Amino acid sequence: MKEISNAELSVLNIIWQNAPLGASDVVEALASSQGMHEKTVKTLLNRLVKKQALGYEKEGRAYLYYPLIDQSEYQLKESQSFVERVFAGKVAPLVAGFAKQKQLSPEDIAELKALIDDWEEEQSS
Amino acid sequence: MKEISNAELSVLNIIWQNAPLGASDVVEALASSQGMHEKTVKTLLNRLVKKQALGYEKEGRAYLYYPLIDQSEYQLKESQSFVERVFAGKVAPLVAGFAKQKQLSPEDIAELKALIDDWEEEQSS
DNA sequence: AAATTAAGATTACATTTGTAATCAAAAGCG
DNA sequence: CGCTTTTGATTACAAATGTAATCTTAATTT
Repeated sequence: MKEISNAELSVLNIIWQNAPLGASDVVEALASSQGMHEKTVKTLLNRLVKKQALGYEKEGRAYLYYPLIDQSEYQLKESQSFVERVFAGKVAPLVAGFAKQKQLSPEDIAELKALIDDWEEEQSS
Repeated sequence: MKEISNAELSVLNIIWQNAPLGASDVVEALASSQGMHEKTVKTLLNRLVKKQALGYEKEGRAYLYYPLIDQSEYQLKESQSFVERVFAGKVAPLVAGFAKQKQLSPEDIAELKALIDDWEEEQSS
């Protein structure tokens, strides 16, 4: 699959949240949240279709777009390549950075603890 | 500061590990590890200097390059923007992905536990 | 000293990306 | 039924990126 650019990801994120969506909905969302021009959003939708990241079905004259790739899979693959590139493959230092900046919320901590518990149980079993 | 591209980051990573380095050392490292052509590496070094990510001092006819930006700072900023773009700002789901794929090492877990302990202590104090 | 080599500087070039504008066709309005 | 608006398709275009090749100058080799 072709790479998905940052601008394209903005579009994809909207659609992952509320698929299926008409172009106008995506336009509206990105216009308000990021001041993105309608034409720009249309271009990005087109590119995502070409990259087979989005599919659509006609709803009258307009299209309804839906994702063709799974968000979790995408997130995982991107995370791996990011951690590989930036942290030489080590996850903990990434989290440590957030911790140092005090950007971990109680929810984050709770989730991390749960993860660790699961992991340890997995190990002992 | 201008953005640093992926290819450029490969160069920067080498230099962060062993600064200062001559171009030939970087070339050698990247040629073997990524099959990157000498000319390509030279171009990247140049671009990094132009972007003020690298500085250098002459050592005879050649240059010795050293980083002008701090790796930790870079990592933190990139992490934040990555997590923002891909995970809507939440760190835990990223770690969860690694956990599910069983890509957390005992060291990762140990570090994460230490982070959490620190965080909790910070909170109670 | 002439020829070869090595280092950095400059130039090249296709592709991707961000950001739109223009075009064509269909749908709705007056 | 023409005119306007809307929607997707096509075209545009500069900047960034990956990947080198060429040029210039200084050093090294023979």
